[in-house]
Amino acid sequence: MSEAPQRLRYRHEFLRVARGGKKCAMPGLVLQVRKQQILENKQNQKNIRIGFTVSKKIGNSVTRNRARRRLRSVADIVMQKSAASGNDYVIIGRKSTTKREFCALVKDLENALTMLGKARLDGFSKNEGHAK
RNA sequence: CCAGACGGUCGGAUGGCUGCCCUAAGCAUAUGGGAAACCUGCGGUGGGAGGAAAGUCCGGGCUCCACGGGGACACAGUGCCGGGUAAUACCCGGCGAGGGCGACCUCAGGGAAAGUGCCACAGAAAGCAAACCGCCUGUCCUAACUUUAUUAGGCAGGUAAGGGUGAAAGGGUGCGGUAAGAGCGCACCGCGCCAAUGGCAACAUUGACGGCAGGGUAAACCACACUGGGAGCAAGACCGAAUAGGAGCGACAACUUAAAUCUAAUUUAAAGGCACGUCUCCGUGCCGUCGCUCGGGUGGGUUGCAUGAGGUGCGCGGUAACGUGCAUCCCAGAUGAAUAGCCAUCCCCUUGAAAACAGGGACAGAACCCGGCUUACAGACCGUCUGGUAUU
RNA sequence: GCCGCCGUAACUCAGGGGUAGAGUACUCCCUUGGUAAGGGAGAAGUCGUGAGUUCGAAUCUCACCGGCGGCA
Repeated sequence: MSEAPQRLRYRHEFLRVARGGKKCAMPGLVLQVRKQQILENKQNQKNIRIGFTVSKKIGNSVTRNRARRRLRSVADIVMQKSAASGNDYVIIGRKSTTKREFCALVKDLENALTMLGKARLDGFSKNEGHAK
């Protein structure tokens, strides 16, 4: 269990992911992905990093805490097997996060990952095309 | 049984599996991250949100700064009395005023006779009282009238009963009295003042006197009494890249006056400005630009950081708040921030005649720590008391 | 976490105890061949919410609600 994912901690990291990454909205959550910076070490690049964002629009601090905990347990289940290494992920809570069933949240995250995986491949091919 | 008042307790319960945060004994001082400081391993004992954790409205502990010395002023807060407390604007017990049939509740509840201000509109008059409509008197004048009487108007007075305005019009009710009236007199009530008694006191009771003076507003200024230095754990301490800023040295530029030197530059003194709430007396510190050197220090890490005005039980003192003695317990410490997911049984609520099924579980998340206040809150339980109804 | 500031017409703001105002915007009329500008008239307000003080509160006091800013 030593491969517990690192957490994003600072505002600029979140802003970097939100600005330059891909985004996918599902009924229970919103997922953002961006590849990590190349300046980091190789060992660091193996890890995936996850951040959670639950804004004040969702509710008071109790409901915000609850939403973040559910998102974290969902990420614990899903990310280890199906997340691509070397990426930064940001999961954003929505108003339905506290009410939605847990299995549905898991499926939401899996679907978002597959969608963004395809999107990322497409983006890479496009970038290469531009480079050429 | 119904309706209600007050006080207190709880804030869904139990179990299983997979995970999270802190942590004791023990094992390793190796690996990894980092520039460094420092963090990190294995292991798993024990523990893991609240009555309001909230609002940040008060009071403290703790930390740093000012802590030069006064004096005057200012600012802010509190305001019946006594007690409790580390302290309070909190709590307890009394007193007074108001509300309720009652249990009981509410009260920024001192001074308006130190002074100043304000009281719009309406109204005659809104503050050393006054006289609009009225009422009354006249041996005054005019008119009606033969005269008296009477009536109307004017003039000169008296009056504060009645009307009207207003939130408020300078005691209230009744009787006497009078030309009409009036504390003018009397009784009761209110008010003021004096004395006695009771009480630590606020105050209460009684008696005598006064003869109504002193409208309201101090959550208007204010006077009186008391209290208060400022900031806050993003306080502070320690370890530590770069940059900016600081100190020393050198160079340059500017300057109000005086003295020293022929001038410049420099030095000294005074003056000026800024800082310590303001002023004053003294006292202290500082006063532009560029280059070099030095120690310090932000982002980062460690600490502050959880044994405390602590909880629980019993006894004693006290009407109570509370104090005190003994025993016992250790009970969250994160820093993008720890309680989640699934399952089972029970409890409660909703839909419903009932069962089953289904859905749901109030308000709400510690961030240095305590004592209060205020605000939010589904429901459940306990105790004391009041009013009504019924029965005995 | 701590410390401050502000809520008044659709918008920007005055008013700091006595009938709540200004500018822009809106509606109607005049002017013009028509529009703009200009002139005239009008409508639009729980003064953030609730208590209290006062005869009387947008104003004074207290408690809430909402918004904004500062401190590493």
